Amino acid sequence: MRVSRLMLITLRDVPAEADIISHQLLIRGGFIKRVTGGIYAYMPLLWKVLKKINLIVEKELENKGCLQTLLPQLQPSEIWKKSGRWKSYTEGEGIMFSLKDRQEKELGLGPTHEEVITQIISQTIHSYKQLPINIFQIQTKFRDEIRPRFGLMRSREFIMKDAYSFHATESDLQSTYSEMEKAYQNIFTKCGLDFVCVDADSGAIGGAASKEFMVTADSGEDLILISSDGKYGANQEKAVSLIDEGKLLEIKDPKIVKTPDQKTIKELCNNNDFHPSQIIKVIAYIATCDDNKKYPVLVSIRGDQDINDIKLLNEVSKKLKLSVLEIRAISDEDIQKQGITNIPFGSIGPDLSDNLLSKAKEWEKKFIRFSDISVADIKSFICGNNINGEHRIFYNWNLINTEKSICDVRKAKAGDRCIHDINQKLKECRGIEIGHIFQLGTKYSKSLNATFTNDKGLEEPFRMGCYGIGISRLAQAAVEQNHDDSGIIWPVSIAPYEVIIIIANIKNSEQRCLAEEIYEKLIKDGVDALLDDRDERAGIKFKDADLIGIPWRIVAGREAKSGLVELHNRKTKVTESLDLISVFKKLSEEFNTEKYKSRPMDYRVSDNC
RNA sequence: CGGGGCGUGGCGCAGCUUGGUAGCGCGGGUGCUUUGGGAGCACUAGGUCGCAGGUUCGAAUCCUGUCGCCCCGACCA
Repeated sequence: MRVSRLMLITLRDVPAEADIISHQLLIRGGFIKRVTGGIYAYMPLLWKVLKKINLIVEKELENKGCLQTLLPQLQPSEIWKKSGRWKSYTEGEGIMFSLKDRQEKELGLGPTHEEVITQIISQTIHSYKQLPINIFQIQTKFRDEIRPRFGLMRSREFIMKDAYSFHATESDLQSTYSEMEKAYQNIFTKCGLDFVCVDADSGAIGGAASKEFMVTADSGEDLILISSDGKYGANQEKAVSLIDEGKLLEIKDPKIVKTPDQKTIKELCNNNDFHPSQIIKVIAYIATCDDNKKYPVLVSIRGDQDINDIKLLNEVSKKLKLSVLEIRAISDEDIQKQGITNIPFGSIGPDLSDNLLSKAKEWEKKFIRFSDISVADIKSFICGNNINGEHRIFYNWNLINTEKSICDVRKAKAGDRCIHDINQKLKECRGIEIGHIFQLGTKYSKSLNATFTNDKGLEEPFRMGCYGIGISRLAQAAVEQNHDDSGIIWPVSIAPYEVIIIIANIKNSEQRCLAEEIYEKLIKDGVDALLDDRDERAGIKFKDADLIGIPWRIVAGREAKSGLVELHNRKTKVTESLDLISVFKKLSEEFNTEKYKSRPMDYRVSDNC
């Protein structure tokens, strides 16, 4: 391609709409153009990048026996009603765009395709002999994000690769799940990204196991915890860790201490020479479930630790066998609304009486009680006495008459010891989620009544997995991770072009001829080359080449008359003056290294074999 | 939805406090000079000042409403 025909419009000023560097660079380089809030046009340069990512993805998935398809974006409401997601996805803070056609039929614009694919598979696959099936598409997805931001990172229309697998057995699902994990490792490695694979909460989509692939970047929206040896990684929502013993409280005769106006752990410690780890902190939550009821929840945890709301939500959901829509700490305002006034905030103990809830207007009248593992085995502790301004000291669980229900609801944090090796500590970093794999189990097949006949002749629901990659987000994440003051530095495998040849002065025929010769040869050799043939000053061409991040630059300039050109590496900034033979030799060596193997071009070659 | 900010040529911004009919830089066009890191000079085109009301002799500027965008939070297969 010639730059004179590339529609290359670069901006010198940082656009006001963009906040993070990758978003700014994509706009300045002319890769994306905003059409309206959270909706972007992928301009020709970015489309080339996206196609290269797609090729890498398609090839790796094909290697795993995955079939490619293209499913409709407009979907009937019925299947979403069957799976039970229509209401929560379209009402309130739901993310699905929905509409009615002229027949008043309700339709949704697909944010994901579990329903559609499950219906199709259930209509076409009937026997265990036809399983497993692993099928994927690369499609535009729609989500009415509450707050779109950061360009392609969180947009309302975006490109995603989503795959769905169907199995006769749990173990077959698990084997595909781990094959997909490997495929994802290959894909992201080939895209030239620095990433980690971490344990994740499966969230609203449901299911058992789930892992996220995160591109590490300070601007990432997720907090992840990783062990120093790299063997353990998890989203903070899911992370587990070991905590230290804390400062043990001696065992003495239990007694009650007056603690007037001491409501926080800090105030208690400052006034009484306690250590936070000696105190059992009890927090009251209110959980709203999909049966439209509100359940009060009481959680006990060691005073120096924090509660992980996601873990808590999952525990409540498990215990009630209901889906929890929202969970949050009870506020003064809440209890006033309920007409309850006597909850002794600051002095609550694990055995706070259910009687306090008897007057509640909307809430259930009984606390659901949990105790975090951190308090399970404390032999002597301090806790609230359920009366304002009073705490109990030197107490133990035998003296507290209540249900314990031990579970892990503690928020793991940087500095905690790791569960796989107590000598390793967790450190935290931020990540951009570019891939997520799930073992769904039978959640969708059951609700959509998708069954097959097993080898005993009995009908049973499919075991399902689903696997996503945010293609357009990945492209931006690559920029977030690969740039310098001058612009983008694309990894070779996904760069819009691999080499740019600059004619320093278009009016100089020696330079022009030399550049044309190189360009033709590279194109013939299958290199994705760009020729900057514009009648512009050399400086402009250099700036543009740096900004749009082409990995290699060849300049036909001053030394053209002696047959020499300049070869420059965008990333290392190394520049060499070489004759044509040496340039081709050097480039082919470079492209034959590992980097070359990940070039999409290479896939086309191997396809023909 | 809560909090904050902003809407003025294609892009980045000033002007608004104190009303008098719009300006700067970049970008575009033409010409001359320049020619390896976003050139110089001259000329030139391009704006119902987001939109709708209101106040006023007169509104980009003041008032009311409305729409849109950006940031923080809640939320997030």
